[in-house]
Amino acid sequence: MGTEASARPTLAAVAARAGVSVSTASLAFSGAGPVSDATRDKVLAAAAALDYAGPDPRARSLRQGRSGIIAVVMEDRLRDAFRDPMNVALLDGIADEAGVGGVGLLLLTDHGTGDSGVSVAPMDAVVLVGCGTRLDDSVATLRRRGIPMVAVEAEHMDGVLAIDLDNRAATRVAAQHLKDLGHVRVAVVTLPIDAGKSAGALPAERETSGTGFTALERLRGARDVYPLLGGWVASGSSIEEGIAAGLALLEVDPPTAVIAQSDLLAVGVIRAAEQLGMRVPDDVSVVGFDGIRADIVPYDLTTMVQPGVEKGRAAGRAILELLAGGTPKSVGFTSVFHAGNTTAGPRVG
Amino acid sequence: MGTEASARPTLAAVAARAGVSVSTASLAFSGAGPVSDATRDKVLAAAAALDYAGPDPRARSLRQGRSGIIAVVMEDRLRDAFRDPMNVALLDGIADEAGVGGVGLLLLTDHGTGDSGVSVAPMDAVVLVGCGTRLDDSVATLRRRGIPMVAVEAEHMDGVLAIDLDNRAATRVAAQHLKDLGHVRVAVVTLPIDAGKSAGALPAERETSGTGFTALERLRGARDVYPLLGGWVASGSSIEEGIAAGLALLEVDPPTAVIAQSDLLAVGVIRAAEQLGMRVPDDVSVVGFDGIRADIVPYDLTTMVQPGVEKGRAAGRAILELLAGGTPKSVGFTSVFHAGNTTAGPRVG
DNA sequence: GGCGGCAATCGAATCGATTCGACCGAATCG
DNA sequence: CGATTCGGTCGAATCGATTCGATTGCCGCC
Repeated sequence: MGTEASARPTLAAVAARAGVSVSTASLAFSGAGPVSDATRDKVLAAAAALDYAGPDPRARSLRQGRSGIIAVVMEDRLRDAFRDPMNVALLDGIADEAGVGGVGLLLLTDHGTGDSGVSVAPMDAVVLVGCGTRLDDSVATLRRRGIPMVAVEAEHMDGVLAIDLDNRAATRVAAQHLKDLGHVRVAVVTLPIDAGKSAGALPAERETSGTGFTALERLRGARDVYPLLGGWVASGSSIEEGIAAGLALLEVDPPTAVIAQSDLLAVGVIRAAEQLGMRVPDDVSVVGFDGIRADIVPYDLTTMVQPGVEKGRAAGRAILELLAGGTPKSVGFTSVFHAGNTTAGPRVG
Repeated sequence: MGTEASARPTLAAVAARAGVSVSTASLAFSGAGPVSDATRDKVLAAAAALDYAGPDPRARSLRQGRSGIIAVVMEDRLRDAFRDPMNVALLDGIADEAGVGGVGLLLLTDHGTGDSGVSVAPMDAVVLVGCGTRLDDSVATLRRRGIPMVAVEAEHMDGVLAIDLDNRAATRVAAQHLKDLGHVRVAVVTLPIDAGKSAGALPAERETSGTGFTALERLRGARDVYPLLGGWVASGSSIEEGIAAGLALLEVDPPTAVIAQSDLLAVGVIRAAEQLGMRVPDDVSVVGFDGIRADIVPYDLTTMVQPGVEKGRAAGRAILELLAGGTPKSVGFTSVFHAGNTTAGPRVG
C-alpha cells in the first residue's frame, strides 16, 4: 500500500507523481515564476490523474496571510438584517464594489456575547454595519489582529474608517417639515436603542445608556426641533414593529404626527392608523426615513431618501483601498427630503 | 532588539513570555485539555501584555481542517440576488438554521467563468442556490475537495443533496386555473433561461440549450396545460424586467392571460398593463409565483405560494447534518395555490 | 574558448497554530 | 508500601501550501 486511498491528495503527492519538486508544482499552479510548458503539463496531468482539486485554500491563506474574504458584521441576527431593505441595499453596494475577483462576503453577526465568528473567522477586512458600542470588544480584537475596518453609520472609533450618513441633520429637516405644517403634538418611533432590543415607551434614561447609534442620532435630530419629543422604541425595523408602535401611540391621546425612523416602521404606523380608523394624513401625518419606495398605494411616503447602495459602494471601495495599502478618507452621505402625501397640516379643532 | 515591534505576536511569543510551552499555551486558549488555573492565568496575562488577539484563524483552520464557514453560491451577481425576496428568504432560512455558534455565511457568485471564489475560498460546506448546469466545473472541484454540497432547486447531481420545489406541478396548477377560467390565448414570462441572461422572445431552441433549471421546470409545467405556449424570457426577477416583458407581450396582439414565473415579474406585467390602459383582471389575467405578498394595492396577486424560508431552513439543517457526518435525506417542498384578484375569465367578445 | 546571464528547477525554511505521545510528580487504591 | 492512575506540562510532528535563495544547465557574446 504505497498510497492511502482515503486521504485527499496533496500538492506533494502531485509533485511526486509528476516527478518534480513541490516548489515547482506550486509554481505550475499559481502561475508565479517561470515554469516550462512541458513541466506544467506534466504537473497538471498528474493532478488530473490523482483527482487533485488544486491547492488547499487554508494552507494558502496561512502562508500568504490573506484569505480573500471580506466580512460584514451586523448586530442583528441575519434574518432580521435581511428584512430591512436598507441593509440589503448596503450589501448590494458592497458586493458590487468589492465582491469581484474571487473575494467573497462573509456575513457575520455579533450580539456582543463574544462567541460570534468575528474572533474566529479568517478575513482580510471588515465592514461594520449599524453597530453600536456593543461591538467594542470585537473591534478591539480586530484592531489587534491588524484587520482593516470600515464602519457604516457608527460612532467614530480609532483606526476605523467611517462611512457616515447625516442622520441627525436629515431628521431635523423632516421634523422641521412637520413644524412648518403646524404640528405641535408629535411622537417618534425609533429603531432599537439598547442591546436588549426590547420594545416599549421611550423614557429618558434609555437614551443615555443606549448603544443604537443611528437611532440616537436620528432622535437627536428630532429633538433639535421638538425638544420634549416622546415616543416608542421599536425592537427592529419592520412593518410589524411599526404596527405595534403605531397602535401603542395612536390608540389613546394620539399625536397629530409621527416621525418613524425607518420607512418600514412608517408603513406599519400607517397600517395601525388605518386599523384604528384614522386617516393619513388627515388625522395623523407620518414621515419615514430611508426612501425605499415602499409600495403602499395609495400613499407616497414622505421621507428622507438616503443613498443606501452608494453607502455600500463607498464602503467597498474603501475596503479595497485599505487592502491595497492605501489610506482612504472618511465619506459622509446626505439624505434628501422627499415630500409625499402622508403629511399635512394638523386637523383643526 | 529581542522583540520585533512591527510583527504581530504569535502564540509562541505569548508562551515564551508566560514561561510555558507553546502546547500549553494553546490548551489554555482552546480550553481543550487539562490546564491549571494558575497556568491559564499566566498565559492570558502574557497575552494581554503582548496585545495578542488570540490564535490565528488561518493557522487554526489549516490544522483542524475546518474553517467555520458555510458558502452560499449563487449564479447571479450578488446585487441581483439580493433584489429577489425569495433569495433573501432563502438566505434568511439558512442563516437561521446554520448561522449559529461562530459559523458565518460566505456569499459567493459563480458565473461559470472560473475565477470565482468557489475554487479558492476556504469553506466547510456549500449551498448551491438556483444553479444550472453551468456550475458543473465548480461542483466537480468541490466534490474533489470533499466539501459537502446542498443544492436548492437544481438538477440532481451526484453527491449533492437536493432541496427541491414542485416547480413543474405548481405551475401546472396555476395554468390549469387559467384554463378552467376559459383562457386560451396565454403567454408566459420566464426567469432567465440561458447563461447570457438576455431578454427576448421565447423561441423553442432556447429551451433545449437552457441552463436555468427553475425557469425550465416551471415552463414545462405551463406546457403541460398549454403545449404551444409562447412568451418572453426575462433577464432577471425584477419589477422592471416584468414591465419590459409586459410591454413586449401586451402591446400588440395581447393574450388574455399571462403566467409570470415570479411575483416580481407579475407585478411588472400588471404595471405594464396599466401603462397600456388595460385593466387587470378584466382585460388580462396575471398569475405569479413565489407568494412574496407584494404590496400592490388594490391587487391581491394570484400566485403559487412557496415556502422560501423553510427551503433555507431545510438547507441549513442538511448542512449541519452533513458536517456532523450524517447522511440527511433530500427534501421536496410544495407550493400552495393562492387565489387572488388578478385572474378572471377572459373578456368575452 | 571562457564567462556572464537567464530560464528552469529544487531544497529548505516558513506561516501559526493543534495534537499526539511521552513524561513526571502526586494522590489513590489494594 | 508498591503499583496505578491521573492531572498537568512539554517536545515534536503535522496541517499543506508558498517563497526565498541556491543550483543547475544552456545560450550567446566578446
